[in-house]
Amino acid sequence: MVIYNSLTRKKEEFKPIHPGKVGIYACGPTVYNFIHIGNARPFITFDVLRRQLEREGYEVTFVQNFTDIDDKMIKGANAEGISVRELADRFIAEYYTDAKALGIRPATVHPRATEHIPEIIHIIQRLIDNGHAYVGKNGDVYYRVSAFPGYGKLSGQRMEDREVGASERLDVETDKEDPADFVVWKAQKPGEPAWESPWGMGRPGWHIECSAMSMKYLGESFDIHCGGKDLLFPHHENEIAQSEGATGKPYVNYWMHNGFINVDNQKMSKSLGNFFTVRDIAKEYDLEAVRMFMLSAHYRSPINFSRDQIASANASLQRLYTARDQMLFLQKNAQDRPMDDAEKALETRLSDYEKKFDAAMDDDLNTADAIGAIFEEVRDVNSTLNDASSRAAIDAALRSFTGMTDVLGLVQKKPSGEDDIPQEILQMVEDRAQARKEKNWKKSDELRDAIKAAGYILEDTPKGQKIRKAMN
RNA sequence: GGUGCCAUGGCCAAGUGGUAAGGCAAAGGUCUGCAAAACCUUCACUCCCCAGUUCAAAUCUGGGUGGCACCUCCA
Repeated sequence: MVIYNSLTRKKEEFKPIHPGKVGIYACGPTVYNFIHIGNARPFITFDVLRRQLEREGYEVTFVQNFTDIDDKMIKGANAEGISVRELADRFIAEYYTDAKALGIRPATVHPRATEHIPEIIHIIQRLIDNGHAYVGKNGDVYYRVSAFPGYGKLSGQRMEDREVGASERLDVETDKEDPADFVVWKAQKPGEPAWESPWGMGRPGWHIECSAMSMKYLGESFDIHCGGKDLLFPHHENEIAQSEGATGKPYVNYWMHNGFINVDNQKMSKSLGNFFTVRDIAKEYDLEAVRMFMLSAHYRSPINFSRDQIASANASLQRLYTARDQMLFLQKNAQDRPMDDAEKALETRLSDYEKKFDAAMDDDLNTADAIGAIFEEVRDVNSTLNDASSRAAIDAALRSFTGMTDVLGLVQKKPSGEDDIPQEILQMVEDRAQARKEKNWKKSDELRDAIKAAGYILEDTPKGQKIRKAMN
């Protein structure tokens, strides 16, 4: 697998530290609110990365944290008059709800920052001991950027070129040795949650959490670290500084960063107020359409969000569902005989589509190209298979199709069997069949419209009428 | 000021030297009682502009124009 590595700024062949195993750390949400669809992009992207690596036979340890203590958490908890812990618990639960609907599998481990305070303190102590951090007068602990020569290697930011902006001015109150130094431990302020530490009561800085939790579960050096592009600086740069400053070992071999989701070509962000939560979109669309939308472009490109785009993605998804359901339907009535020549030719083509798919996925997760291969296969299968096809051919097509869609986490809903259809709808279908037999077209049309209005789609198939639930 | 990214048909989008995937939308057709689905056909002699390199460029180089992001919490 080839991965574009933000650290080296080029595509590289992926080589795991431990043969056959991959350790991945993905920066997770700060759980002070519902996730918005911009948050959803990395979760979906790197869920696909994990699935593809597993398809290639790797044993993947996937760690995604919850940031459950920081300024936003404290502010949010105060606003609602609940504890930080309660706020965190609530939105962690909401995260899982949204993630499931988006087809995102739970990580191997979902560590919470507040449950790793000892690990965080341990790293800070190591940094202080070896001169990479120092304690300020009021009990804040700062990272000493000047003591880490590699600072800036990820972001390409040289300290002297940085814009002298708000942050420096705001920092005049602190007792940092250098404006570039950043806080790894914040001394407690009145009313804030705090933990005991060798430097007094306080709480961890944001960057140190990820260093501590990633190394705890993946080791001091691990394979892949991912997150949104905006985390490159300062978050990931600081993680490298902290981790390598503490251990003296390379922290991460491959850094992957996804591009943004824009609205009207502008970054979606809470501060601009132009964001959509996943929960909002779920009211209008099946969230699998959101997943389709995200995967229809390369993960590093910016994409523009709009309802039209989601609707378009939903329409393409429907094509895949229809294709799958048709294959399942044919499978039930398939002929038990060996494949004929035309079917053998199809089998060869199936394997070609899969090769194209895998090559695309292998090339830095080119999901857009990979999806193209699936659609090519769908058209081929639709025009080749029919109710006279052999079971072997239908099975092969279905296997090939689901093999690819499973990697993308698409077309994951079970086919709507008759079990899922309410009895009254089934009765209407039956009544309609009867009406048609009696040539009672008026009644037939009325029933057809009623079925449609109830959210179900009637389809003619080679074997008769079929009913299924409409997706949207 | 520093750093980086992008510009492909009505919309989205892949394609990084060999003659423009795929999806959505649209139009015509086959099938069909109507519809739905499916299939067939049509839909970029052209990839922001200009110059250059090359037998060959959407793809490389230089210049220009336009757009975006990071350098501050942010996926």
